[in-house]
Amino acid sequence: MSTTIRVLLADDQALVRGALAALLALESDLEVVAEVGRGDEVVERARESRADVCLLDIEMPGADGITAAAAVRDALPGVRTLIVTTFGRPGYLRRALEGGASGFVVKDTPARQLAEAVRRVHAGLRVVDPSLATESLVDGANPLTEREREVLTVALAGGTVAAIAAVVHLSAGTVRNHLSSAIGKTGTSTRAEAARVAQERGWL
Amino acid sequence: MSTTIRVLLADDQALVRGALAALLALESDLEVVAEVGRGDEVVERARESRADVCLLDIEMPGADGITAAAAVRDALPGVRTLIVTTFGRPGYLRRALEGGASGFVVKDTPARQLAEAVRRVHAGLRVVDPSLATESLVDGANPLTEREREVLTVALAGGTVAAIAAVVHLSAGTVRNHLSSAIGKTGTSTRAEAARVAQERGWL
DNA sequence: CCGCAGCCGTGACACCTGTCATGGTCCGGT
DNA sequence: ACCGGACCATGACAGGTGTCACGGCTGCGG
Repeated sequence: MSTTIRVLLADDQALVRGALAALLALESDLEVVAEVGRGDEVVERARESRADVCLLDIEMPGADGITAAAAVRDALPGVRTLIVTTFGRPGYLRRALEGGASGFVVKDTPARQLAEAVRRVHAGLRVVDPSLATESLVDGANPLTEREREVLTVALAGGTVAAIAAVVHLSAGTVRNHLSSAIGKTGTSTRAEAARVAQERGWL
Repeated sequence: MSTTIRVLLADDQALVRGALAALLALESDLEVVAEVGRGDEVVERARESRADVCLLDIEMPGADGITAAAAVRDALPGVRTLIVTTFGRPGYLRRALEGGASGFVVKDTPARQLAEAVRRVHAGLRVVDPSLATESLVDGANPLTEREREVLTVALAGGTVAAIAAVVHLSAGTVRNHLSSAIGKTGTSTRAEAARVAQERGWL
């Protein structure tokens, strides 16, 4: 048991990564032992740097923070993960916790609280931003079915039904049915709106 | 002429704001004298804190970084502004420089270079991320007309033509004409796609 | 076995969209 | 005065879109 907590930083923006490192360096009991810019390098670097806690952003190339957290849980059981992201997407929170993350913090929180969150996570506690916890319960689970998610994700690009159908290897009519169902579940009236709403709620 | 450069930080995410402050505090010749979370508070706080350089994020409530930079130029002629944002949108760069910003840096750049950029801007030089400069010249100016921009911005939400027409106080037919024109200029085939592309290029 | 839910597909229908032609107004430049 | 360009509007048309009804398929639990 070392007296300092070894932290791994994962964020695709080098500037924020360096800035967070500078911020955590102010705390005497924390030590940033690795910095990563891609989600698929987290496990490897966490192992070789013997990190205790992984600070993961959600938006990253290679693999997003949620799948990275799941990978860490499977490969390195003793290591805790703390998701830190830009805005509170309820679906993200739910999936993150199911995927094995120990904490979920928004970038809106005061800087001082980050170090405290790291300590709590390292102690084995769950840290969840209170502003998100309630919001997440209100929205509940993702009502979208697997295919609806897939179709909606492609629909985000904005192409026509025929284009979507070609990508997902389905009939154009079936795509329209899935889209119609998704539109109903999101309470919208066009597929562009449905895709946007679903994206906002973290249903994709 | 004080020996230290007085810096104002503007970013809506408290965590990055604090982290950037910690990062800049490592430099002995820089001093963070103010932190702001909204774009419309920049001028006021810059004046009362007698800042030399304003570090502005683009996405902020109240007013975005570009209009904030323009406001600073008009109200406080001696103060330099440096835009720092997530990803390089060519249109943003152009508008930022036209609006009076002295520099444009991406959050992807190494952390060490930020302090150097602040010094350069303070010295009266223009700092532009080299990866964006070329890209910006390739794309050229924004081909969209004023109304097309307005209509496309509303179309981003994904509503129907009638809904858009109601918001911008135009006839539904006129809205369709503007959308059609924008679709042509973006080389797309649906308004959702056009809105997405225009957004990516910073044309909105 | 049966019912049920999710998935895939077809067909039909009303409506919305994207495109084009046409015509009008209001500028700013020649 | 003339022209060009941006703006607004209307009408018409082909094609895309959203909705619904229907059928068939699979897998799961009663």
